[in-house]
Order: sequence, then C-alpha cells, then structure tokens
Amino acid sequence: MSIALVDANNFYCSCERVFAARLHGRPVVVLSNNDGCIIARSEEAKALGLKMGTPIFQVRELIERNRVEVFSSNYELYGDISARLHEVLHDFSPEVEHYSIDESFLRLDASRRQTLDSIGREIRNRVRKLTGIPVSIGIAETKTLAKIAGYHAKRSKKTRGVLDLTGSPHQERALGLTPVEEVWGIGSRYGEMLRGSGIETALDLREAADDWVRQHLTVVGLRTVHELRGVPCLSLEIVPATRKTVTVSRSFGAEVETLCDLRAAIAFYVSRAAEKLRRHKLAAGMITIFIETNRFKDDRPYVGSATLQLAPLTDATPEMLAVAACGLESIFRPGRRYKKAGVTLGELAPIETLTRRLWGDDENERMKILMQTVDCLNAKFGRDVLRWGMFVNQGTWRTRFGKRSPRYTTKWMEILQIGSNSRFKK
DNA sequence: TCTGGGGTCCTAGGACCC
DNA sequence: TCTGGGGTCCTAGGACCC
Repeated sequence: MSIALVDANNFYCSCERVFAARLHGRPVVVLSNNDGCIIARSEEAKALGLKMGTPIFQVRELIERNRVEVFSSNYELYGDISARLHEVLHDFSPEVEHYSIDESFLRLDASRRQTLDSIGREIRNRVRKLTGIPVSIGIAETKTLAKIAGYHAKRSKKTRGVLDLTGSPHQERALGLTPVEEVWGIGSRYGEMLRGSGIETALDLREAADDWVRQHLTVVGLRTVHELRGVPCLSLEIVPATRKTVTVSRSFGAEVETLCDLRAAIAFYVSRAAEKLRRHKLAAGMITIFIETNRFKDDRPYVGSATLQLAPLTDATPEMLAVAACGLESIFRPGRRYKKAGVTLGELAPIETLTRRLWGDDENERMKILMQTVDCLNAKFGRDVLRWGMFVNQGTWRTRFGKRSPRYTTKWMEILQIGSNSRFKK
C-alpha cells in the first residue's frame, strides 16, 4: 500500500496556458486580488528570479523588460479545472483526497501487472490528455514521504515527473537532499530553529530524538517525524471534514473612509459568506466583522473586530446583515482610512440537525424559500442578478481584476472562440 | 499610487468550579 | 516559613498549509 501525491505544476499558470497556446514557453505570472502580489509563476518566470508573494510594483521593470505575461487570478476557471482533474484521478483509485486546489493524495497498489511507477506515469499522461495540466507525482509509504517524493519528481529531470520511493534504496538519499524547511509541516520559523540545532535536511530530522522533537515542535512535529520514518500518522481524508468557519475578506481596491462605504463592503462579504454557507448546507451561530487600516502605511494601524451571536443559528442573508450592521457601527472609528474588511461565520452546524424554531415557523419557511430562490436565480442568470438592498455593487472598495482572462469553462459569454477576434485583449 | 485570501491545529495562561 | 489539586472552558498567539 502506498500513497501518491498528484501535484499540478504551477497550477494557475498552467490553467491560463490551457486556453492560450501563445503562452507556452513564455514567462507567465498570476496575481493575487487587486493585482497585488505574485501568487503563481511559470518555470520561465521563476528563472527570471520572480519570487512568490512579491508585490508586483516592486518588479514592474523586470516584468516589462522580459515581456512577462501577467494575469489577475481567475478562481472560477481554476476551480473548474481542479474539479475535472480530481475526477480523472477517481479512475485510478477509490480512495482520493482532494487536498487543495492543485494537490490530491490517492492510495495506490502495485499489481502483478503494473508497478507503482508505471501507474504513476499512466495517471500523469491521462491528466495531461484530459485536462491539459502537467502534474508531478510522488509515491511513498506516508503522505509526508509522498510529498518529498513529489518535491524531487518536480525538480529532477531524471524522474520525468514521477518518483516512487516506496521501500526504495533511494529513499535515504532523497531525504538527505531535501532541505528541512521543505518537509511538509516544517515552515520557515521551525526551519530556522532546526538549522540552529544542526538539523538541516529531512534525513537529519528523521533521526532526531522523539523527546526533543516533542518539546520543540509539539505533537504535530512528532507526527511528521514518524511519517518520515515510514509510520503513517496522517490518514487519507476522503470525506472532507466539516468546516468550522467560513471567511470572506478582501483588501479594498482603494482606501475608504465613510461608514457608508464600509457598510456596502461588509454587506457584500456577508452575502458571499452566506452563499458559501448554504452551499455547504450549514448554519452559523456566530459572526465576526473586522475592519483594518493599511498596515503598510499607517504608523498606528487600527484593527477593529466585533463578534456577535446569531441566535438562533441561521443561514439567511438578511438576518446576518442586520447583526453585521450593528457590529460594524461598534468598531467604526471616523477619520481613519480603511484598507481591508471581512466577515467570519463560526459555530457552524449542519442545517438538518437544527431543531425547528419554537415559533415563527411560517416566517422561517418563507425565509428558506426566499434564500433558495435567490441562490437559484443567481446560479442561473449570473451572480448578483439579485442582491440585498444594503450592498451596492460598485464603489472604490471593489476588488480590482484588471487582467483577468475569460472564464472559459463557466461563463457562456466568455467561452473560447476559435478564429474570431477574442474579446479578451492584453 | 501599488503589499492576497482562507483555512487548521496546538499551547499557555487565566477564570472558574468543586 | 510552608497558601491544594484537578478538571474544564475560553482566548490569544503562534505555528503551519495551499
């Protein structure tokens, strides 16, 4: 029994390439909301020295000089391609964990007919053929080891994208070649601390004493170390765990000062959060509203947050809007310039487990039908065809997506056109 | 001018209870 | 001289992930 990690290469950039042949072989980057930071880079862009998380304005010249292709993020497109990719994997194993938008784990068995390596190659070819996305595949006894195999599959040309380390004599060498902060679960902070203690590679970490690890990296780190030794501690999460919070937050396109603008923004985020909640068939018992000034510019940045109960639990947008508006008033400070705001819904419970309200059931029933109708119409005719009175779908706070590619696969109006003048121009 | 968004888990410390 | 001890719940902060 082995675990395979299927990891899409430079996923967002690869998605852009699927629909634009001219991007092949060229440096491509995808930006975060408001076209702020670089969050994905093609190999060619990495080679130019463009780093993950860099604010675009700091590298503007480099980008122009090298004619780097720049895109705003197009989450609708990426999400849709991710779902297709996930579907392809189900042909290869009944046990698939959709770990993130660009990574999946699956349980794999070698057979008399086929080695793990050749199964991996078949997966890679099939995904490429059916989705157009290149992937790297790492295979080993545990998730953490599979991640390390994947790390080398992606970087070493010799592997041609697939590396099986299950029971392999090469496993120790691979661990020795893995910088400790590349181990899944070891970030930059722990990495620094470990290097200070002479632990520099995944192999060093594997050999560290349990007590020491427990003390310095908590039980989480201890699990990681056991996984490096080939003892599975992290199981495949085939059924996604029920989520505990739902957050919608954004930086504004431009700073805002008035309560009126903040109300509009918060109302917009509440609507989105409530839609997400209903899609997951959950209700919330708690809502947190927060607003922030610009932490990069402000000497004394202000962060205000208010948490309020939603009693009884609800999934209805109007009920949340009313509570959110109260929360906002309590944290608003006039005379400040706000750059970001957000909403978190908590104390989530599956909607069907809720007891019926003691009274007002008619009202409740009407609200349910109203919500279903709104969601349904918005799904059919486009988001925000129906909106709640409080939010005006415009204003300087709206997120900027200056360079978004068409939503080729999810919007009829933006479907790929062949041989005609594309409506999308750089 | 321009600096992302959405999650999870663990620990320590304080409040409170018996 | 010597100020219990254990349990639970909550929160803030810190670490991590993509």
